[in-house]
Amino acid sequence: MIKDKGRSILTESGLKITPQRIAIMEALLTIKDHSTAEFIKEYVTKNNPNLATGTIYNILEAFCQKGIIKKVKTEKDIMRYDVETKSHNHLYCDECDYIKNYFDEELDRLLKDYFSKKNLSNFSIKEINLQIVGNYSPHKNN
Amino acid sequence: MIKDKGRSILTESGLKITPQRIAIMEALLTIKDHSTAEFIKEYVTKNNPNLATGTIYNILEAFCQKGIIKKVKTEKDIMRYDVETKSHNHLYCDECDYIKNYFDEELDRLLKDYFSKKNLSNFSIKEINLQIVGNYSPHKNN
DNA sequence: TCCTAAATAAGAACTATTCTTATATAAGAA
DNA sequence: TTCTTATATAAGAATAGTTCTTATTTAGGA
Ligand SMILES: [Mn+2]
Ligand SMILES: [Mn+2]
Ligand SMILES: [Zn+2]
Ligand SMILES: [Zn+2]
Repeated sequence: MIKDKGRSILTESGLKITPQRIAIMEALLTIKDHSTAEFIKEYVTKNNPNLATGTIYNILEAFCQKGIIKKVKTEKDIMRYDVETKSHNHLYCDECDYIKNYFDEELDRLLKDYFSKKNLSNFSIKEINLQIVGNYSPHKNN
Repeated sequence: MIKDKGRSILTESGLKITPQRIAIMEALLTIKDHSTAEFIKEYVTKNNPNLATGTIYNILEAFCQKGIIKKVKTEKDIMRYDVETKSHNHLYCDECDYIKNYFDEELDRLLKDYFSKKNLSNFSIKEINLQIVGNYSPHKNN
């Protein structure tokens, strides 16, 4: 059950287990996609009508700190949150706000090898984000 | 002279030549780095104290439309503007807000070849942004 | 059960950016 | 050159996603 999965992720993280955190964890795991705080709020307030907006941001920030989720920048000024933990990059559609996951180990290896070979002076790489911007034909909301 | 260069870029673009646009063009070419609207405002209001904030955003947007400059996303919610037209990627320092240009034709070719080989279904690539996040030792402001 | 550091609710505050509207002006036409 | 008008600008209000403040609640250890 998805609620149990969320709860165990919380336990492993060492965060206090609260109804609000369980609800948001459940929302993230159910929605899967790159949710906005606003969308998560709509989802969780069905069952938790008093869950405050600030609490949602606090909790999402706490999850990020623990590495449970990651922030994803968008073209607009809206933060999105990614619950996918496997290494991947993103296809950004420039006609709508849809962001599709792009998994490819070959690409990951290619970049990793490239930069270990290059050895940038005075810069230690922690993360490489590849944004593939273009047009994704079968939109989500068609 | 840098003002003449700015003026000729404006002429080529087909935009009306106004003192405000010349001033911002000059600021962009002088500052070079990935300026914020705020920083550009500080720069231009030395000589043009009445230049309105909204005008700066309007003009920067117009320059983007014409392809004179490009928007660069940052970790914070502040837009930055890039006057560098040669193809390049960015090194993001996660300790400060410094963004360094990274030019490498080999990398560009590598990615171009990779994606033309892959041929993503239902997605036409317009642009690939590689964000290299890490720690850049000799900070600008040390 | 009790205690307390941590979490939450509610809503005000913040801030980069956008919008509105009256005024000014660049640049083509006459 | 002067006239014309579509376009650009100044000033400041409005917006919106996010953060902050503070009183209250609560999870989880003692
Ligand atoms: Mn993702
Ligand atoms: Mn750049
Ligand atoms: Zn789309
Ligand atoms: Zn730095």
